[in-house]
Amino acid sequence: MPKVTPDHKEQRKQTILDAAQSVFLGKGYQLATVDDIAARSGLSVGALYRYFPTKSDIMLTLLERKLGRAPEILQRLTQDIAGAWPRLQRCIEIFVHALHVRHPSTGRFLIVAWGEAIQDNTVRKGLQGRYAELVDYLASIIDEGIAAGEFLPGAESWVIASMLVGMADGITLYWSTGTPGMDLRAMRFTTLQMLRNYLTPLAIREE
Amino acid sequence: MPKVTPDHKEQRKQTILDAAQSVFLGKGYQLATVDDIAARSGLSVGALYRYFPTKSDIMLTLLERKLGRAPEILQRLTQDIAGAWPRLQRCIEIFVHALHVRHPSTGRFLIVAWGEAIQDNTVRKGLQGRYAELVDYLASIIDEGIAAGEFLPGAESWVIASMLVGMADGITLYWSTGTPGMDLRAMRFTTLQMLRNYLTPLAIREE
DNA sequence: TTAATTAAAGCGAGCGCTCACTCATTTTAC
DNA sequence: GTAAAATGAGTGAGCGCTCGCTTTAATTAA
Repeated sequence: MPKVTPDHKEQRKQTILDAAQSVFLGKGYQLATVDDIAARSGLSVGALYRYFPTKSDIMLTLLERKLGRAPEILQRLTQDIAGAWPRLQRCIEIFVHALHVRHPSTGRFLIVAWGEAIQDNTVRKGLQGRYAELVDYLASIIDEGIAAGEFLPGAESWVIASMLVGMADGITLYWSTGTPGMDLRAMRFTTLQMLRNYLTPLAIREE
Repeated sequence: MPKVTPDHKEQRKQTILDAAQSVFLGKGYQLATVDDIAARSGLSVGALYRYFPTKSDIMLTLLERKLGRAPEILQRLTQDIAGAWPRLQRCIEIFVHALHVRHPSTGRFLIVAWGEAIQDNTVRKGLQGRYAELVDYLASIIDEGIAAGEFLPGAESWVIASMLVGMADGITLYWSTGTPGMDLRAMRFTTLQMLRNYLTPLAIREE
Protein backbone atom coordinates (compact mmCIF):
# COMPACT_ATOMS: atom_id res chain seq x y z
CA MET A 1 0.00 0.00 0.00
CA PRO A 2 2.19 2.82 -1.17
CA LYS A 3 1.56 6.57 -0.94
CA VAL A 4 -0.67 5.96 1.96
CA THR A 5 -2.36 8.47 4.29
CA PRO A 6 -0.61 9.56 7.51
CA ASP A 7 -3.62 8.09 9.29
CA HIS A 8 -2.86 4.70 7.88
CA LYS A 9 0.78 4.95 8.95
CA GLU A 10 -0.28 5.78 12.47
CA GLN A 11 -2.60 2.79 12.49
CA ARG A 12 0.22 0.51 11.39
CA LYS A 13 2.43 1.89 14.15
CA GLN A 14 -0.27 1.19 16.69
CA THR A 15 -0.73 -2.34 15.37
CA ILE A 16 2.98 -2.98 15.85
CA LEU A 17 2.92 -1.47 19.33
CA ASP A 18 -0.05 -3.63 20.32
CA ALA A 19 1.69 -6.73 19.04
CA ALA A 20 4.89 -5.74 20.83
CA GLN A 21 3.12 -5.23 24.15
CA SER A 22 1.45 -8.59 23.92
CA VAL A 23 4.76 -10.31 23.13
CA PHE A 24 6.62 -8.42 25.87
CA LEU A 25 3.97 -9.47 28.37
CA GLY A 26 4.37 -13.08 27.41
CA LYS A 27 8.16 -13.37 27.37
CA GLY A 28 9.64 -10.19 28.79
CA TYR A 29 11.65 -7.77 26.71
CA GLN A 30 14.90 -9.64 26.22
CA LEU A 31 13.31 -12.96 25.31
CA ALA A 32 10.89 -11.32 22.90
CA THR A 33 12.35 -11.42 19.39
CA VAL A 34 11.68 -9.00 16.60
CA ASP A 35 10.43 -11.99 14.64
CA ASP A 36 7.86 -12.61 17.37
CA ILE A 37 6.58 -9.07 17.17
CA ALA A 38 6.46 -9.16 13.39
CA ALA A 39 4.56 -12.44 13.38
CA ARG A 40 2.05 -11.23 15.94
CA SER A 41 1.44 -7.99 14.09
CA GLY A 42 0.93 -9.80 10.79
CA LEU A 43 3.76 -7.87 9.17
CA SER A 44 7.23 -8.86 8.08
CA VAL A 45 10.39 -7.97 9.95
CA GLY A 46 11.38 -5.63 7.17
CA ALA A 47 8.10 -3.74 7.30
CA LEU A 48 8.45 -3.41 11.04
CA TYR A 49 11.82 -1.73 10.66
CA ARG A 50 10.21 0.82 8.39
CA TYR A 51 8.28 2.13 11.38
CA PHE A 52 10.75 1.73 14.23
CA PRO A 53 14.55 2.04 14.00
CA THR A 54 15.29 -0.49 16.77
CA LYS A 55 13.61 -2.97 19.07
CA SER A 56 14.48 -0.72 22.01
CA ASP A 57 12.67 2.16 20.33
CA ILE A 58 9.47 0.12 20.24
CA MET A 59 9.68 -0.29 24.00
CA LEU A 60 10.31 3.42 24.54
CA THR A 61 7.40 4.49 22.35
CA LEU A 62 5.15 2.05 24.18
CA LEU A 63 6.24 3.55 27.51
CA GLU A 64 5.59 7.08 26.34
CA ARG A 65 2.13 6.20 25.08
CA LYS A 66 1.17 4.25 28.19
CA LEU A 67 2.44 6.58 30.87
CA GLY A 68 3.18 9.92 29.25
CA ARG A 69 -0.31 11.31 29.51
CA ALA A 70 -1.08 9.91 32.97
CA PRO A 71 -0.63 13.14 34.97
CA GLU A 72 -2.68 15.10 32.48
CA ILE A 73 -5.46 12.50 32.56
CA LEU A 74 -5.50 12.39 36.36
CA GLN A 75 -5.71 16.16 36.42
CA ARG A 76 -8.60 16.23 33.98
CA LEU A 77 -10.55 13.53 35.82
CA THR A 78 -10.16 15.10 39.25
CA GLN A 79 -10.16 18.85 38.61
CA ASP A 80 -13.76 19.30 39.72
CA ILE A 81 -13.29 17.53 43.05
CA ALA A 82 -13.19 19.91 46.00
CA GLY A 83 -10.69 19.31 48.78
CA ALA A 84 -7.17 17.97 48.59
CA TRP A 85 -7.89 14.68 50.32
CA PRO A 86 -10.83 13.62 48.12
CA ARG A 87 -8.78 14.57 45.08
CA LEU A 88 -5.70 12.67 46.24
CA GLN A 89 -7.80 9.67 47.14
CA ARG A 90 -9.48 9.71 43.76
CA CYS A 91 -6.14 9.97 41.96
CA ILE A 92 -4.81 6.93 43.77
CA GLU A 93 -7.99 5.01 43.12
CA ILE A 94 -7.94 5.87 39.44
CA PHE A 95 -4.27 5.03 39.07
CA VAL A 96 -4.45 1.73 40.91
CA HIS A 97 -7.72 0.79 39.26
CA ALA A 98 -6.17 1.49 35.88
CA LEU A 99 -3.14 -0.68 36.63
CA HIS A 100 -5.01 -3.58 38.19
CA VAL A 101 -8.48 -3.65 36.69
CA ARG A 102 -9.07 -1.54 33.62
CA HIS A 103 -5.73 -2.10 31.94
CA PRO A 104 -4.02 -4.88 33.87
CA SER A 105 -1.79 -5.53 30.89
CA THR A 106 -0.42 -2.02 31.25
CA GLY A 107 0.41 -2.73 34.88
CA ARG A 108 2.27 -5.86 33.90
CA PHE A 109 3.93 -4.06 31.03
CA LEU A 110 5.31 -1.42 33.38
CA ILE A 111 6.89 -4.15 35.44
CA VAL A 112 8.50 -5.60 32.33
CA ALA A 113 9.75 -2.10 31.55
CA TRP A 114 11.27 -1.79 35.02
CA GLY A 115 12.98 -5.11 34.52
CA GLU A 116 14.51 -3.80 31.34
CA ALA A 117 15.31 -0.41 32.88
CA ILE A 118 17.72 -2.14 35.20
CA GLN A 119 20.03 -3.01 32.34
CA ASP A 120 19.16 -0.42 29.70
CA ASN A 121 19.98 3.23 30.31
CA THR A 122 17.61 4.58 27.71
CA VAL A 123 14.62 2.70 29.07
CA ARG A 124 15.62 3.68 32.59
CA LYS A 125 15.74 7.37 31.73
CA GLY A 126 12.37 7.12 30.02
CA LEU A 127 10.71 5.43 32.97
CA GLN A 128 12.26 7.77 35.51
CA GLY A 129 11.06 10.80 33.62
CA ARG A 130 7.50 9.54 33.31
CA TYR A 131 7.33 8.57 36.96
CA ALA A 132 8.83 11.85 38.14
CA GLU A 133 5.98 13.70 36.44
CA LEU A 134 3.51 11.52 38.27
CA VAL A 135 5.19 12.00 41.63
CA ASP A 136 5.33 15.75 41.07
CA TYR A 137 1.63 15.87 40.34
CA LEU A 138 0.66 13.92 43.47
CA ALA A 139 3.03 16.04 45.54
CA SER A 140 1.38 19.19 44.23
CA ILE A 141 -2.00 17.98 45.52
CA ILE A 142 -0.52 17.29 48.94
CA ASP A 143 1.08 20.73 48.96
CA GLU A 144 -2.26 22.32 48.19
CA GLY A 145 -3.80 20.40 51.06
CA ILE A 146 -1.13 21.65 53.43
CA ALA A 147 -1.56 25.24 52.23
CA ALA A 148 -5.31 24.99 52.74
CA GLY A 149 -4.85 23.72 56.30
CA GLU A 150 -6.43 20.43 55.36
CA PHE A 151 -3.28 18.38 55.92
CA LEU A 152 -0.73 18.31 58.71
CA PRO A 153 1.78 21.10 58.07
CA GLY A 154 4.87 18.96 58.60
CA ALA A 155 4.09 16.44 55.84
CA GLU A 156 6.84 16.22 53.24
CA SER A 157 4.85 16.04 50.08
CA TRP A 158 7.55 14.72 47.77
CA VAL A 159 8.53 11.97 50.18
CA ILE A 160 4.94 10.83 50.54
CA ALA A 161 4.22 11.00 46.84
CA SER A 162 7.31 8.92 46.07
CA MET A 163 6.29 6.39 48.68
CA LEU A 164 2.84 6.10 47.20
CA VAL A 165 4.06 5.51 43.70
CA GLY A 166 6.77 3.18 44.98
CA MET A 167 4.22 1.20 46.91
CA ALA A 168 1.91 0.97 43.92
CA ASP A 169 4.79 -0.36 41.88
CA GLY A 170 6.00 -2.79 44.49
CA ILE A 171 2.55 -4.23 44.91
CA THR A 172 2.00 -4.38 41.16
CA LEU A 173 5.30 -6.24 40.98
CA TYR A 174 4.15 -9.00 43.33
CA TRP A 175 0.78 -9.15 41.78
CA SER A 176 2.06 -9.26 38.22
CA THR A 177 4.31 -12.20 38.98
CA GLY A 178 1.26 -14.11 40.08
CA THR A 179 1.93 -14.24 43.79
CA PRO A 180 -1.12 -16.11 45.06
CA GLY A 181 -3.56 -14.90 47.67
CA MET A 182 -3.04 -11.18 47.25
CA ASP A 183 -6.05 -9.08 48.17
CA LEU A 184 -5.52 -5.95 46.10
CA ARG A 185 -8.73 -4.33 47.23
CA ALA A 186 -7.83 -4.72 50.90
CA MET A 187 -4.41 -3.27 50.18
CA ARG A 188 -5.84 -0.23 48.47
CA PHE A 189 -8.30 0.29 51.29
CA THR A 190 -5.66 -0.07 53.97
CA THR A 191 -3.26 2.22 52.14
CA LEU A 192 -5.83 4.97 51.84
CA GLN A 193 -6.76 4.68 55.47
CA MET A 194 -3.16 4.79 56.60
CA LEU A 195 -2.52 7.78 54.39
CA ARG A 196 -5.57 9.63 55.65
CA ASN A 197 -4.66 8.94 59.26
CA TYR A 198 -1.25 10.35 58.59
CA LEU A 199 -2.13 13.42 56.54
CA THR A 200 -5.21 14.51 58.46
CA PRO A 201 -4.86 13.66 62.15
CA LEU A 202 -7.93 13.72 64.37
CA ALA A 203 -7.47 17.31 65.43
CA ILE A 204 -7.83 18.52 61.87
CA ARG A 205 -10.24 15.86 60.70
CA GLU A 206 -12.84 16.65 63.30
CA GLU A 207 -13.10 20.32 62.49
CA MET B 1 43.93 -29.11 42.57
CA PRO B 2 42.44 -32.56 42.56
CA LYS B 3 41.09 -34.57 45.49
CA VAL B 4 40.45 -31.39 47.33
CA THR B 5 38.63 -30.88 50.64
CA PRO B 6 34.87 -30.15 50.67
CA ASP B 7 35.79 -26.88 52.34
CA HIS B 8 37.80 -25.86 49.34
CA LYS B 9 34.95 -26.73 47.01
CA GLU B 10 32.61 -24.55 49.04
CA GLN B 11 35.09 -21.70 48.85
CA ARG B 12 35.27 -22.02 45.07
CA LYS B 13 31.49 -21.94 44.90
CA GLN B 14 31.41 -18.78 46.96
CA THR B 15 34.09 -17.18 44.78
CA ILE B 16 31.96 -17.85 41.72
CA LEU B 17 28.82 -16.51 43.44
CA ASP B 18 30.63 -13.33 44.46
CA ALA B 19 31.88 -12.82 40.94
CA ALA B 20 28.41 -13.50 39.54
CA GLN B 21 26.75 -10.98 41.84
CA SER B 22 29.21 -8.31 40.91
CA VAL B 23 28.69 -8.96 37.20
CA PHE B 24 24.90 -9.12 37.56
CA LEU B 25 24.95 -5.78 39.36
CA GLY B 26 26.94 -4.21 36.58
CA LYS B 27 24.99 -5.48 33.57
CA GLY B 28 21.83 -7.19 34.78
CA TYR B 29 21.26 -10.91 34.40
CA GLN B 30 20.61 -11.25 30.68
CA LEU B 31 23.49 -9.08 29.57
CA ALA B 32 25.92 -10.79 31.94
CA THR B 33 27.72 -13.56 30.09
CA VAL B 34 29.13 -16.74 31.56
CA ASP B 35 32.48 -15.58 30.20
CA ASP B 36 32.16 -12.40 32.27
CA ILE B 37 31.54 -14.37 35.44
CA ALA B 38 34.40 -16.75 34.72
CA ALA B 39 36.79 -13.89 34.05
CA ARG B 40 35.79 -12.02 37.20
CA SER B 41 36.14 -15.15 39.34
CA GLY B 42 39.57 -15.91 37.92
CA LEU B 43 38.43 -19.33 36.71
CA SER B 44 37.75 -20.74 33.29
CA VAL B 45 34.29 -21.26 31.86
CA GLY B 46 34.75 -25.01 32.06
CA ALA B 47 35.69 -24.91 35.73
CA LEU B 48 32.61 -22.84 36.45
CA TYR B 49 30.40 -25.48 34.91
CA ARG B 50 31.86 -28.03 37.30
CA TYR B 51 30.19 -26.14 40.17
CA PHE B 52 26.94 -24.95 38.60
CA PRO B 53 24.93 -26.75 35.92
CA THR B 54 23.50 -23.57 34.33
CA LYS B 55 23.77 -19.81 34.47
CA SER B 56 20.25 -19.69 35.85
CA ASP B 57 21.29 -21.96 38.69
CA ILE B 58 23.94 -19.47 39.75
CA MET B 59 21.25 -16.82 40.09
CA LEU B 60 19.00 -19.13 42.10
CA THR B 61 21.76 -20.14 44.50
CA LEU B 62 22.65 -16.50 44.98
CA LEU B 63 19.01 -15.71 45.78
CA GLU B 64 18.78 -18.52 48.29
CA ARG B 65 21.96 -17.44 50.06
CA LYS B 66 21.01 -13.76 50.15
CA LEU B 67 17.40 -14.02 51.19
CA GLY B 68 16.84 -17.54 52.46
CA ARG B 69 18.02 -16.89 55.97
CA ALA B 70 16.45 -13.43 56.34
CA PRO B 71 13.44 -14.42 58.46
CA GLU B 72 15.62 -16.50 60.74
CA ILE B 73 18.12 -13.65 61.14
CA LEU B 74 15.39 -11.12 61.85
CA GLN B 75 13.95 -13.44 64.44
CA ARG B 76 17.30 -13.91 66.14
CA LEU B 77 18.08 -10.18 66.20
CA THR B 78 14.71 -9.18 67.63
CA GLN B 79 13.68 -12.03 69.88
CA ASP B 80 14.65 -10.19 73.07
CA ILE B 81 12.62 -7.08 72.25
CA ALA B 82 9.44 -6.78 74.28
CA GLY B 83 6.25 -5.61 72.60
CA ALA B 84 5.03 -6.25 69.08
CA TRP B 85 5.43 -2.69 67.86
CA PRO B 86 9.07 -2.24 68.93
CA ARG B 87 9.86 -5.62 67.41
CA LEU B 88 8.08 -4.85 64.15
CA GLN B 89 9.74 -1.47 63.97
CA ARG B 90 13.14 -3.01 64.55
CA CYS B 91 12.55 -5.65 61.88
CA ILE B 92 11.71 -3.01 59.31
CA GLU B 93 14.68 -0.92 60.31
CA ILE B 94 17.03 -3.88 60.10
CA PHE B 95 15.65 -5.01 56.78
CA VAL B 96 15.71 -1.59 55.16
CA HIS B 97 19.07 -0.76 56.64
CA ALA B 98 20.45 -4.01 55.28
CA LEU B 99 19.11 -3.30 51.80
CA HIS B 100 20.14 0.33 51.63
CA VAL B 101 23.16 0.78 53.86
CA ARG B 102 24.91 -2.36 55.06
CA HIS B 103 24.56 -4.41 51.89
CA PRO B 104 23.33 -2.02 49.21
CA SER B 105 24.59 -4.42 46.57
CA THR B 106 22.15 -7.00 47.88
CA GLY B 107 19.32 -4.51 47.52
CA ARG B 108 20.30 -3.83 43.95
CA PHE B 109 20.78 -7.53 43.33
CA LEU B 110 17.24 -8.27 44.43
CA ILE B 111 15.96 -5.77 41.91
CA VAL B 112 17.96 -7.47 39.18
CA ALA B 113 16.45 -10.75 40.34
CA TRP B 114 12.94 -9.30 40.08
CA GLY B 115 13.73 -8.11 36.59
CA GLU B 116 14.69 -11.64 35.68
CA ALA B 117 11.77 -13.18 37.58
CA ILE B 118 9.43 -11.47 35.14
CA GLN B 119 10.65 -13.64 32.29
CA ASP B 120 12.03 -16.72 34.04
CA ASN B 121 9.65 -19.04 35.87
CA THR B 122 12.31 -20.69 37.99
CA VAL B 123 13.68 -17.42 39.29
CA ARG B 124 10.15 -16.17 39.88
CA LYS B 125 9.22 -19.18 41.97
CA GLY B 126 12.43 -18.82 43.97
CA LEU B 127 11.84 -15.15 44.71
CA GLN B 128 8.19 -15.65 45.56
CA GLY B 129 9.03 -18.39 48.02
CA ARG B 130 11.70 -16.36 49.78
CA TYR B 131 9.48 -13.30 50.02
CA ALA B 132 6.48 -15.27 51.24
CA GLU B 133 8.55 -16.45 54.19
CA LEU B 134 9.42 -12.88 55.00
CA VAL B 135 5.83 -11.68 54.73
CA ASP B 136 4.68 -14.55 56.92
CA TYR B 137 7.17 -13.65 59.57
CA LEU B 138 6.18 -9.98 59.67
CA ALA B 139 2.52 -10.97 59.68
CA SER B 140 3.13 -13.22 62.67
CA ILE B 141 4.49 -10.28 64.65
CA ILE B 142 1.43 -8.21 63.79
CA ASP B 143 -0.82 -11.09 64.83
CA GLU B 144 0.94 -11.29 68.17
CA GLY B 145 0.40 -7.57 68.64
CA ILE B 146 -3.30 -7.95 67.94
CA ALA B 147 -3.60 -10.90 70.30
CA ALA B 148 -1.85 -8.91 73.03
CA GLY B 149 -4.24 -5.99 72.58
CA GLU B 150 -1.38 -3.80 71.45
CA PHE B 151 -2.69 -3.34 67.91
CA LEU B 152 -6.11 -2.53 66.54
CA PRO B 153 -8.11 -5.77 66.34
CA GLY B 154 -9.32 -5.26 62.78
CA ALA B 155 -5.88 -5.04 61.20
CA GLU B 156 -5.33 -7.66 58.51
CA SER B 157 -1.83 -8.78 59.25
CA TRP B 158 -1.06 -10.45 55.95
CA VAL B 159 -2.29 -7.49 53.92
CA ILE B 160 -0.16 -5.09 55.93
CA ALA B 161 2.91 -7.29 55.84
CA SER B 162 2.62 -7.65 52.05
CA MET B 163 2.26 -3.90 51.72
CA LEU B 164 5.34 -3.29 53.80
CA VAL B 165 7.51 -5.65 51.81
CA GLY B 166 6.03 -4.37 48.57
CA MET B 167 6.77 -0.83 49.56
CA ALA B 168 10.33 -1.67 50.54
CA ASP B 169 10.81 -3.26 47.15
CA GLY B 170 9.17 -0.48 45.19
CA ILE B 171 11.30 2.11 46.91
CA THR B 172 14.44 0.03 46.48
CA LEU B 173 13.52 -0.19 42.80
CA TYR B 174 13.50 3.59 42.35
CA TRP B 175 16.55 4.05 44.44
CA SER B 176 18.52 1.31 42.71
CA THR B 177 17.89 2.83 39.31
CA GLY B 178 19.47 6.01 40.55
CA THR B 179 16.39 8.21 40.71
CA PRO B 180 17.84 11.45 42.02
CA GLY B 181 16.77 13.32 45.13
CA MET B 182 15.32 10.41 47.07
CA ASP B 183 15.46 10.80 50.82
CA LEU B 184 15.48 7.21 52.03
CA ARG B 185 15.73 8.15 55.68
CA ALA B 186 12.69 10.42 55.49
CA MET B 187 10.77 7.66 53.76
CA ARG B 188 11.62 5.11 56.41
CA PHE B 189 10.65 7.55 59.12
CA THR B 190 7.37 8.47 57.49
CA THR B 191 6.52 4.84 56.82
CA LEU B 192 7.06 3.85 60.41
CA GLN B 193 4.98 6.75 61.63
CA MET B 194 2.13 5.96 59.27
CA LEU B 195 2.24 2.33 60.26
CA ARG B 196 2.22 3.13 63.94
CA ASN B 197 -0.68 5.54 63.56
CA TYR B 198 -2.58 2.82 61.81
CA LEU B 199 -1.80 -0.15 64.03
CA THR B 200 -2.00 1.58 67.38
CA PRO B 201 -4.57 4.38 67.30
CA LEU B 202 -4.52 6.96 70.04
CA ALA B 203 -7.01 5.14 72.24
CA ILE B 204 -4.67 2.18 72.55
CA ARG B 205 -1.43 4.10 72.40
CA GLU B 206 -2.24 6.30 75.39
CA GLU B 207 -2.92 3.46 77.76
C1' DT C 1 -12.16 3.82 -19.09
C1' DT C 2 -8.14 1.64 -19.38
C1' DA C 3 -3.23 0.99 -19.55
C1' DA C 4 1.37 2.50 -18.18
C1' DT C 5 4.23 4.53 -14.75
C1' DT C 6 5.91 5.42 -10.36
C1' DA C 7 7.27 5.38 -5.69
C1' DA C 8 6.36 3.78 -1.43
C1' DA C 9 5.15 -0.49 1.34
C1' DG C 10 6.12 -4.96 2.26
C1' DC C 11 8.85 -9.10 2.18
C1' DG C 12 12.07 -12.67 4.19
C1' DA C 13 16.41 -15.14 3.36
C1' DG C 14 20.60 -14.22 5.00
C1' DC C 15 24.59 -11.75 7.39
C1' DG C 16 27.43 -11.06 11.12
C1' DC C 17 27.73 -11.71 15.62
C1' DT C 18 26.93 -13.30 20.50
C1' DC C 19 26.42 -16.55 23.88
C1' DA C 20 25.52 -20.73 26.84
C1' DC C 21 27.51 -24.75 27.07
C1' DT C 22 30.95 -28.97 25.79
C1' DC C 23 34.94 -31.85 25.60
C1' DA C 24 39.61 -33.35 24.43
C1' DT C 25 43.59 -32.09 26.62
C1' DT C 26 46.64 -30.42 30.25
C1' DT C 27 47.74 -29.45 35.00
C1' DT C 28 47.80 -30.33 39.81
C1' DA C 29 47.54 -32.21 44.65
C1' DC C 30 48.01 -36.09 46.99
C1' DG D 1 51.09 -42.58 39.39
C1' DT D 2 46.48 -41.21 39.36
C1' DA D 3 42.18 -39.21 39.60
C1' DA D 4 40.12 -35.03 40.06
C1' DA D 5 40.27 -30.15 38.61
C1' DA D 6 40.97 -26.78 35.30
C1' DT D 7 41.46 -25.14 30.62
C1' DG D 8 39.66 -22.57 26.51
C1' DA D 9 38.96 -23.29 21.64
C1' DG D 10 35.13 -24.92 19.56
C1' DT D 11 29.97 -25.69 18.55
C1' DG D 12 25.63 -24.66 17.08
C1' DA D 13 21.59 -22.28 17.99
C1' DG D 14 19.54 -17.84 18.06
C1' DC D 15 19.15 -12.96 17.40
C1' DG D 16 18.87 -7.98 15.66
C1' DC D 17 18.99 -5.98 11.66
C1' DT D 18 19.77 -5.33 6.27
C1' DC D 19 18.94 -5.21 1.50
C1' DG D 20 17.66 -6.63 -3.05
C1' DC D 21 13.48 -7.82 -4.74
C1' DT D 22 8.22 -7.95 -5.30
C1' DT D 23 3.68 -6.07 -4.71
C1' DT D 24 0.45 -2.48 -4.51
C1' DA D 25 -2.21 1.87 -4.79
C1' DA D 26 -2.20 6.26 -6.54
C1' DT D 27 -1.19 9.05 -10.55
C1' DT D 28 -0.74 10.00 -15.25
C1' DA D 29 -1.21 9.16 -20.23
C1' DA D 30 -3.74 7.55 -23.94
